[in-house]
Amino acid sequence: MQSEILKGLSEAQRAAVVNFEHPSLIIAGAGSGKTRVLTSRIAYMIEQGVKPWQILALTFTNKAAAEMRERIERMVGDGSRYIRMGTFHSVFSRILRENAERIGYPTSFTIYEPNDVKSLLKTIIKEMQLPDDKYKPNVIASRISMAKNALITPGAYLAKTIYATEDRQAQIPEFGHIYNEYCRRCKHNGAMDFDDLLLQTNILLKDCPDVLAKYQEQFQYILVDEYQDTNYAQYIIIRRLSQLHGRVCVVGDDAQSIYSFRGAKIENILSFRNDYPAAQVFKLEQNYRSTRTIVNAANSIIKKNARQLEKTCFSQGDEGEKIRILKAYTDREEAEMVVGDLRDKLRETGDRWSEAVILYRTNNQSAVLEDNLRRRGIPYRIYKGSSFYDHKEIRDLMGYIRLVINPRDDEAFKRIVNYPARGIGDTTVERIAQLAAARQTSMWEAVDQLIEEPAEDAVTRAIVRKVKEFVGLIRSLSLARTTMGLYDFGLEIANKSGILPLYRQDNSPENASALSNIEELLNSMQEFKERVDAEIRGGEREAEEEATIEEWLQGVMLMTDMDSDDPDDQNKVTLMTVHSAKGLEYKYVYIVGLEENLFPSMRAAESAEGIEEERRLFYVALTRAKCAATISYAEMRFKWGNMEFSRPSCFLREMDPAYIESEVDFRAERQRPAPSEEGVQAIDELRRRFDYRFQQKRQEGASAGSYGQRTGYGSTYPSRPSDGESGRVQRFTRQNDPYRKQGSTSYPNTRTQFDGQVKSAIDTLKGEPRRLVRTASAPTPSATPSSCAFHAGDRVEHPTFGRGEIMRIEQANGDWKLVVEFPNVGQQKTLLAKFAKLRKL
DNA sequence: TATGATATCCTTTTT
DNA sequence: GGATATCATA
Repeated sequence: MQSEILKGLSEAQRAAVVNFEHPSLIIAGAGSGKTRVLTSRIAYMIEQGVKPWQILALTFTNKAAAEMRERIERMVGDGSRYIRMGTFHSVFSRILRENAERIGYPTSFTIYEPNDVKSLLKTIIKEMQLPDDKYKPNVIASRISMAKNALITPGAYLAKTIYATEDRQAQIPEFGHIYNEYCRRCKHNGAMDFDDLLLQTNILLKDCPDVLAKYQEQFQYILVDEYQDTNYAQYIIIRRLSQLHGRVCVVGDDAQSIYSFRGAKIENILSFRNDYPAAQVFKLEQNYRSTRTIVNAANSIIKKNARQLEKTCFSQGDEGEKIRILKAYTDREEAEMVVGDLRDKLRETGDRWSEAVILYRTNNQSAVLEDNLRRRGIPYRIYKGSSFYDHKEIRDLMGYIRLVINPRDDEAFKRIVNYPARGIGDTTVERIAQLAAARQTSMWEAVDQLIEEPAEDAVTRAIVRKVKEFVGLIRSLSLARTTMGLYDFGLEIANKSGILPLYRQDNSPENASALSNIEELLNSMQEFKERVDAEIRGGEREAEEEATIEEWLQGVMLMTDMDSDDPDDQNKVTLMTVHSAKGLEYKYVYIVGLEENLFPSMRAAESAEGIEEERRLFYVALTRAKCAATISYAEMRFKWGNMEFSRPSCFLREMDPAYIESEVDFRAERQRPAPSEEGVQAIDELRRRFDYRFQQKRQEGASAGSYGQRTGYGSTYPSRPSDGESGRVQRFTRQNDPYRKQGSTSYPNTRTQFDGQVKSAIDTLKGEPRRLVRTASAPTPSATPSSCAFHAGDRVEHPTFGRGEIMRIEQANGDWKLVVEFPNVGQQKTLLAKFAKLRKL
């Protein structure tokens, strides 16, 4: 009799499900039913007699893990609970906790979130007296992360000269020592960062053969979802665990590998067959999601990539409509067009708002779209992968909990010792830190010693009293932990710490949201306790393994906002980055900002691999669409407060024209020269005039209530003309409007006029740029790009850096970059001619 | 020690 | 432009 599980599966899917005794590579094209195959495979294994606890299933998100568990439970029932299934980080943090002492960590180790990492790095950089303009915590943190993901320990790092060379070139020669000190401190504080959860797991499995053997024995079957996104550390963990039996099943799509910037190695999936020569390969090539047009168009793009696994994705669905390409003059107009089109589309089809998504490359593109949606009264939601601890109140509360669990957690200590304010100022904290450093102890222990010491003067006595109060507070919370239930304990902390009272003081909207976050945090404690109690009743847990705050904290640290689906978000248009869209599907997909230097991004354009990854990203975006995809680009857009020209993305040209319907010729524009200084200035000028005019109108119209609500453009166009004389940026006011003084009458005062001017400006630029410059050039004579007032070798004086010599001059972005050496400062500075107040000597 | 002014950063970000 | 961090100041 055939298993129920196999019913309704295609030939290819079924093969991938039933052959579970060998290493398997399941190449799952977009929309090919990947999750279904993976869950069916696990369910089938259980049905065939594999014990659930012998199965290890790893995912990248909690959400994916939860969804899989749910689906498996529907197929095989309760047994699914015993499957070890979760994210890499959560599964291995649990294993680490069970074995922490073997690698020199306390069982109660806490997890440093990115803020703690940054803060600790800042401290170290300061202590080592390194210049913080070169040693940026973010840069250092990401380099450390890369090293850990590549399993390069500080020792190994310092031993290799190649890294030292790299660091010298990057002007961070001390990086290796920072890395070393960082790791030492983390360990000393009994803390691991996210990357440690993988690195330390590797160390554990390498250094403790008995532990490795135990888990090798336990996990007879290992399944990995989204294998194309695994990094080296994850790859090695999988190799180690599967070394004996080799029963590894990886599922993924190399065409959707988009996380290399976080250390993911597409090579892992590309060379799986070399790593596991006995591997069977299953290809899921039929797309059940999208129209033929979408799938074929996506194929036509991805085939430009050199490195990929061979496969032919196809759809047997409708042909569907062609992909449309919209062109706008500005980012604002792009939003207008896209949202307008989206609204028309849904009106026409009668579909709900939630069937549509707008995808962009970078988060800051969402602002204009939001603006437009809001104005039209269209419900939308922005899907942003923020962490729980992105909320300050959560971070603070967690600080208390962390310190109680692990008093060595210095980052937690620093965060809460004076929050809410209790008169323990920076100098006191600094002193505690120094005491701790001198005695090689944690700050918590140092504080103990501080209050033992006799206080000489009144000021010290007052401080000691305050510190004593704090110590008493933490001690009493520590005691409460042993006597109270999980939820009560959480509430006790929220109250006694003063955080809850703080937010209860008044009911501003921000406070209300903070309170609801705190409430959510406390609720999650209760939920956790109930779940564990149920497990004890069900016999999955021993009675003495009650829910502990450690266990709860561990889970919550690895949680993101995205994991909880908000029911309020029904029937809304979704806005998100392409990255966040992976794995999701929508009937109507809008992809905006298909421009060079945006999508593909500027950084990516520097390397062939970079472009390939962007191409995969575009592939991901396109294949989210079930029915129709619309792509847009703008000729210019705001970037960092400046208007910048852009050219249509090369990806538009790469798409097979057979699947495109477009009224604009995005191909011909390849010929247009790169935006010139003149062009940028001219547009800036127009923009400014328009903006000024608009402000005036709004001021007048505010009382009359007659200001263009319907189109409502221009409210946030920047008005930031730079004054060539002083080099200072000034706010634009009636008084200093140069055009007012000149008696100019050509303010555009409607959107149409404005766009008309912009259009003619662009057309003029294409033909003869010079004329426009003369008519509309800004009054900044110093910014003439063809010549620079300074020359290499000139001696100059700077108001803060003193005297120096110009070493180099480079043309840059409408100005001149001067590399100047200042002997007084002892280093080179790169200055912009327009802004630096340099005086020729 | 709280607050307003100024410097600084700015792709993507599953944990 | 804009959010956030750091700084100066009373």
